[in-house]
Amino acid sequence: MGCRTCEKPKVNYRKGLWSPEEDEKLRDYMLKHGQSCWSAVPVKAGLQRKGKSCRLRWINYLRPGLKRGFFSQEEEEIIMNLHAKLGNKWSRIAMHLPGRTDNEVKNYWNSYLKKKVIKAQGSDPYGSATKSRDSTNQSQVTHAKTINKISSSESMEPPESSTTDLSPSMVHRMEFGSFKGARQQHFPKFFADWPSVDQVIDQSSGSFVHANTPWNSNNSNTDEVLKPGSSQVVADSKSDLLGGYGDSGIYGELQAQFEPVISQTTGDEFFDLLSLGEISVNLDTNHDVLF
DNA sequence: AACTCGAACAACCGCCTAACT
DNA sequence: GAGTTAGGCGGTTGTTCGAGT
Repeated sequence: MGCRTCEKPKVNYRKGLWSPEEDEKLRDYMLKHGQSCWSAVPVKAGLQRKGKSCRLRWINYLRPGLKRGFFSQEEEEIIMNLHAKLGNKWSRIAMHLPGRTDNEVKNYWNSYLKKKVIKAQGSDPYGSATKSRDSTNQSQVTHAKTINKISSSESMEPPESSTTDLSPSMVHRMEFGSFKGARQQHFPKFFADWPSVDQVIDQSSGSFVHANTPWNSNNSNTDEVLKPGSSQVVADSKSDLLGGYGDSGIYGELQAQFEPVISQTTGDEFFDLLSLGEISVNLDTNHDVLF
């Protein structure tokens, strides 16, 4: 994997949270050039970050197709079952959860599921997923409060008072979807540019469908491509644009959807295409998918 | 109002593996 | 085959928040 083409100057690497500007630069670069040599990305994208950091940011937060927010009960069960079988193989577990990253699964496990399992141990270790979701509900109530608080303003614009009160990182969180609770209902504009996984996966039929998106406007039918659950992992191709999402099947399909457009347009055109608001027209705010 | 504490999660670090010279 | 480097993965830490006192 040695990449001799990646001559990189010594840089004072930035650390910590990513600013919106940095995210924009990285996303812009990735959309135009796709995934290639990570160590070259920060230089070419004009970022003072390590390639590794860029990779992580892209994979965990910026790449298309990411699902954020609450884990469904089904997802919880999948995680618990797979963890029982695989242990802390987060990337492998995440493969079975389209739109989830290993980091997200790991965090969810460490912050919540582990305790739940420990608590349940002695009675019904992993079968407890269908048990009471008390703590979950409590957590969700807490989140719901936050959501209500924020949605009371019922605007994508942050309240004026908060705009001035918020720290840069806070503003960043609200804008980029990591603000606790708020992200459940207020899709950051940034991610709203992307099609929803729910547009791709028909939740009622549980089948993979062609998204009715600008790059697929001729294909608004609901052709089944793959089935939900673990069987979704049907493709094994590595995706360039989607940052290795090929592992998760659905993203191989997504890539297949993207590729014709990518090949027909320049990077700028592709970028502009994705910025069209109509992509998110059908976005159901109950769906916790951010694009 | 101020402080403390636990939860949540973003990001970094270190190790391992694979690709390349 | 050995050395180097990038990418991937899992563990851990740091930051920020809301809730409780």
